[in-house]
Amino acid sequence: MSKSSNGRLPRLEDVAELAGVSHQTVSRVINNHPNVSKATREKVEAAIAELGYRRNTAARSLVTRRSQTIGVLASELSQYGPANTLLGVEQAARDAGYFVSIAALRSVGRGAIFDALRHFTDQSVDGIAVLVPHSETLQILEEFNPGVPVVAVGSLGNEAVSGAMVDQKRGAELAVGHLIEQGHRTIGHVAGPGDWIDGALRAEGWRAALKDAGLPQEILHEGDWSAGSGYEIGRRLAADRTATALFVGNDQMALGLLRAFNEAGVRVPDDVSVVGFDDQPESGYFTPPLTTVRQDFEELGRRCMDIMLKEIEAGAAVSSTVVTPVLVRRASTAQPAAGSR
Amino acid sequence: MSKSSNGRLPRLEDVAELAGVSHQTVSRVINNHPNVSKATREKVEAAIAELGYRRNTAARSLVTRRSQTIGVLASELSQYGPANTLLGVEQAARDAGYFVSIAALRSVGRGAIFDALRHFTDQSVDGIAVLVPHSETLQILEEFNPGVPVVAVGSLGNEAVSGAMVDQKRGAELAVGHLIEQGHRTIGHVAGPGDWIDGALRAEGWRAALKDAGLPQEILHEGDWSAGSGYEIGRRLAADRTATALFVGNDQMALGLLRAFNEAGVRVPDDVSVVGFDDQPESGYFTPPLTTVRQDFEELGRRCMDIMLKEIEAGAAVSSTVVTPVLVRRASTAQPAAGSR
DNA sequence: ACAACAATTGTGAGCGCTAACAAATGCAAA
DNA sequence: TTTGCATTTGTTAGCGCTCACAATTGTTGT
Repeated sequence: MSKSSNGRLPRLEDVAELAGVSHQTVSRVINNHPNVSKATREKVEAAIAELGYRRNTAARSLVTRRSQTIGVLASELSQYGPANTLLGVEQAARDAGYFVSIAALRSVGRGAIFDALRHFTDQSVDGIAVLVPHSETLQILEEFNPGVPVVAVGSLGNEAVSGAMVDQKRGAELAVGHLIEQGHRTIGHVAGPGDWIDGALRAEGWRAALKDAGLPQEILHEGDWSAGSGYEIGRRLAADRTATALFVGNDQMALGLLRAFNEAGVRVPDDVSVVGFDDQPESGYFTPPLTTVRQDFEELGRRCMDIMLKEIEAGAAVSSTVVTPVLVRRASTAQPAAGSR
Repeated sequence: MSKSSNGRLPRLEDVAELAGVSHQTVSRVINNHPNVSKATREKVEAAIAELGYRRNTAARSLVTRRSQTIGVLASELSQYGPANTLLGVEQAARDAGYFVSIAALRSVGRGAIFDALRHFTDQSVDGIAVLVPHSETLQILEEFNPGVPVVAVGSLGNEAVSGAMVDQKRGAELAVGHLIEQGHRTIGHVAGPGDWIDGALRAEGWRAALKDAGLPQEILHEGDWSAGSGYEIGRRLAADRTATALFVGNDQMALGLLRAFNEAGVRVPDDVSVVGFDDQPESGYFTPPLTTVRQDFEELGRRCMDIMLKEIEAGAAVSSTVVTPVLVRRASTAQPAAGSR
């Protein structure tokens, strides 16, 4: 940080003096106003470089009431999905020249969400991305009008709030469709928590796909996304072998399931087929390598920022975008054994 | 956001008017200055509540040159370690009443790091946490004096920069010591990239532990932390079975290794023992469940903020802290088969 | 040449807050 | 009462920037 001779950081006035122009002209240069002559602009730029001038963001946002900052409200950041979505949003925001302020929620509730949103409005953020994958989030967001664009990532949004999401139902249909194609007729689901949007939507997609195919939709277990919960459910499933195939809500629970089956001597895919969801980088190295549904979280983040920027810069209306997931076939699925129903 | 009747957000002056005091008295109340009478304080607080007043952070930080914000400079956020350290730092910062601004580096280099640091000084952050696990980082940080405390997470720091790290060498010794105890005499290492601090330190710890025990330190392969690289190395290792045990730089590479061994018919732990590093939540559900070294990333984040806050608030000197890792014994290690050397 | 207009540059005010100082008040001791 | 001192409150200035407007310059057509 270069200091001017008087020990202070240089400000607009100092640059103006050195360049022999008014402070306002300097302001025009740094804000790329069109009506500045080339000669003046060069003089000013030289002075800026010489002094190592940097604009004071506090002063700027005091008067403009904007801060070139996007607030990201996130929860469950230790999970693969939210963490990578954050990454995607952050990258897209920086590419667009915005800073990112983050607030991680420890618990999801009206109070905590309001606090975080207020914190963002205090900072005069230009937009807010909400990465809170719980169903009640959207409702809560509706009640709070921060005066800047809000994009709810992982939901479709509504009239007041934009949305960016992966088509979870489509993903579930992809997974279940694949199993049906293989010849499976009894396909269970290991769901994520019902109060997560994704969890609910995947379960819905599973149910719909089975219904369309005229198959029963009885076998449903709810986990908490963790490998541990997948393991517990896997033990129960190993004991009650009604299903010949399982669609699991995420790859981590699938890993737990695989572990439980392995311990119980249930072979995958010979005895039971398993499909996961997410396609984490490790999923191809499970035993056996996991067939799963890939969601592109970075793309999701980029789309979120696309929408946000359009709202911020072009004053576009609230809208939404959907990212399509893709089935990744690996070794955890196969045709059901001839003997099974 | 409640607006005053004139359509503007309320400011200090509005509160002062309503409470019948001067704006400075209101300022004293919101900053908890001691010399305010109880009666006045209550009047002011009532006015604040009535108007829904919120302090303008831009105005405040314009004059104070502080922003109640911690900048977190991070890279490799898609990795388990950095992501969870970020989480730890964020939580500790919020607990202490600080906001968190984040900059994710796409590539690690002097230019990118300087840009990010300048961005933080532009924002008048009160402190900077650096989560960039590459060896050259510390050097680069030395050259840039942002004028606020800097804590390099994942390194020991130096005279200019504080550090908070997990004792990687100790962790490596824990892992290797465990294998030696089991009776292994030929212990290989699958290292992370040499330009990562952690990767280098773990390799060093592995070498030191073997040297102390008078054992050879020849078998060393370098991966890139990914399960894929672990798999590739695992295939080579399955073909050349010199080592009876492997210490692997992280759990993901260990997963790849396990997969390769499984495919090649090498049994773990019967034929080869494997120890990982990190203890990710999934590691207990690998096939077989992985013996590994646990690092507590959230604790790391907390310690980082402890140091930072002491520097910010008490003007404490640059210092450093070390978190001790713990060995988690599971099923991937056993005594070497009787026949092996 | 001049007026008419566009392009460029400058001036003054004020965003909302805190720091430094000044003034007013309360209360105990002389 | 009066002085002296601590406690509480008020006043003024200014942080560094952008906005709205005013003033100046350059350019063109007649």
